[in-house]
Amino acid sequence: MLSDVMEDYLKAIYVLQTEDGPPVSTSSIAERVGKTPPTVTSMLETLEEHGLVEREKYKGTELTAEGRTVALEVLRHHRLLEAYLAEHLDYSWSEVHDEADALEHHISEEFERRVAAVLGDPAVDPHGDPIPGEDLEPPVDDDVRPLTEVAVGDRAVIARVSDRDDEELEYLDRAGITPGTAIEVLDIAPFGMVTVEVNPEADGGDTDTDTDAGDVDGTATDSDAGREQSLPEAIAASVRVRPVDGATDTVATDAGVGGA
Amino acid sequence: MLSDVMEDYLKAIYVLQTEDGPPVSTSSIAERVGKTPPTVTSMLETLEEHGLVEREKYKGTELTAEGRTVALEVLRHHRLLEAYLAEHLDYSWSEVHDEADALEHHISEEFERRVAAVLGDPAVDPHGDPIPGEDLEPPVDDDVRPLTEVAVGDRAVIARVSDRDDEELEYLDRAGITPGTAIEVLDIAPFGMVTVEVNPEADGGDTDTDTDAGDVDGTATDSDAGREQSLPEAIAASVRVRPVDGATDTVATDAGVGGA
DNA sequence: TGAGAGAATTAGACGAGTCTAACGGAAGTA
DNA sequence: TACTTCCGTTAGACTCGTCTAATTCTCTCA
Repeated sequence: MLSDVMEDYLKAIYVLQTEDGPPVSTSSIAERVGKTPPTVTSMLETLEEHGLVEREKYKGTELTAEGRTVALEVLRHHRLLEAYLAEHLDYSWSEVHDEADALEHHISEEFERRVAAVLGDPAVDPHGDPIPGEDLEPPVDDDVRPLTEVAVGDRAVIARVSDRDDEELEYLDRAGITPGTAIEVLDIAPFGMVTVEVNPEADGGDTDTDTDAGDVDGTATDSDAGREQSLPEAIAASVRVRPVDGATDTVATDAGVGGA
Repeated sequence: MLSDVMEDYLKAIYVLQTEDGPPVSTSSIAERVGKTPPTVTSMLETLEEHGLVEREKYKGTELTAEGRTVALEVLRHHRLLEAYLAEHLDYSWSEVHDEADALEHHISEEFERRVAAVLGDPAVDPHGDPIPGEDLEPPVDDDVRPLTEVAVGDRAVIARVSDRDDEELEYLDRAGITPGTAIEVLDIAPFGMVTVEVNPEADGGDTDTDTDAGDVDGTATDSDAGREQSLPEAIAASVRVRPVDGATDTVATDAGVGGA
């Protein structure tokens, strides 16, 4: 009923608005969906006519309640598919994104239900992104921040990684940086290079949180204990972590809810 | 690269040309894809420009080798998906068609390979339709004929049922007429009503053939032995059977390879 | 052989989604 | 306040896939 294209725009707006707060700019949408700004303007008019977004000309756009519901439905499809592909078709978590993008608009509600059922209604996908529930309420997600905003010496658990850049994902995978992994920040150098210890001796807190990703492909295990990894700023900024109890509360900017 | 729409036309032409032989008429394609004849004409021009069909104006259309390969690829996707949905997501064989139709254009080659692998490279889908191999050579399928063309008293095994009409499929499902089931034709009445015995005492031949569907949902089992079922002509004509050794060779018209 | 029926094609329009080029508004800076 | 720059919107065109209405072709049958 709504076209795939419309759904893609709504999904993009939802993610942008979760990351940076509403309203979102035409150009940021354009960049995310890979279209030109005039194209986006014209699509936003269409979406507005359908009651899915509200716009203030030259200012920005935000989703209506209805638009958000549609976006969450698509996101639920996407993330359930990612989880399913990783769990049942032997995909690694760095491979699932494109396949899920292609399928998310075309699965039925029945398919969604059955996939959710065989997965046991998972709370997060393999990248650590929260999967919206069947009620399509926006998932809340406190206390998650970019790795770049953790203080040196603090411990944290990887909450999620971006799902949009294959190379970056491969890099993180090799480094053992996967959702659910415990880390300690050893150093933050000039220009933002972050050095972490992967799986420091387990005394700093609980490695498994309530929204654990389930160690989908088994790449990083306790045998990685104590490895040191240095991450360029660009990559560290896209890694979200959940501080372990007792960690210093640092910079309190927007905590962000990246990924798609 | 080719659009979904083009793939749908090619698939339709393939099936029609398998059923009735080339060339296929514009109006039969129109009926199958649910579009008007002028729309079909214009799409056929496009497909011809792409080297996927050959046409003789006012006469008919047939696939080129390249067009056939594309059609077989789509058909392989469709039927693998049907098999997968039935086997791993608990769909009944009467439910899988629409879901497979929606997904067949959007799965990657990687997905195709993985699905085929976990299924163990099945030869047929849950409706009994042959699944083209990875080589995309046209599956050959001798000795299969409509149920209406079996002589009274002969035994046969259900080879396949149409996958396109939900009501009809439910009817057959309830009647225990599923791919792999043995039957004996008891009577063919005026107006084509066919009466069969489902699972006659097993001495007439092998119930499992080389291309067995694998009894996907377990609906019809040997406990149905001896049930009599009468099928209206319209339904019986869409059920394809493979005669059991020793059966009379009857009408030798086109044997057909229905389904999608 | 010619008329009529039925099928296919041509003609022309339209909506969706996209683009480039040109214009206009918003916001900071001199 | 006026300039400048960046961003967003408007204008206008294009492609794709579709439709309806009108035309043309093919084939059969008298």
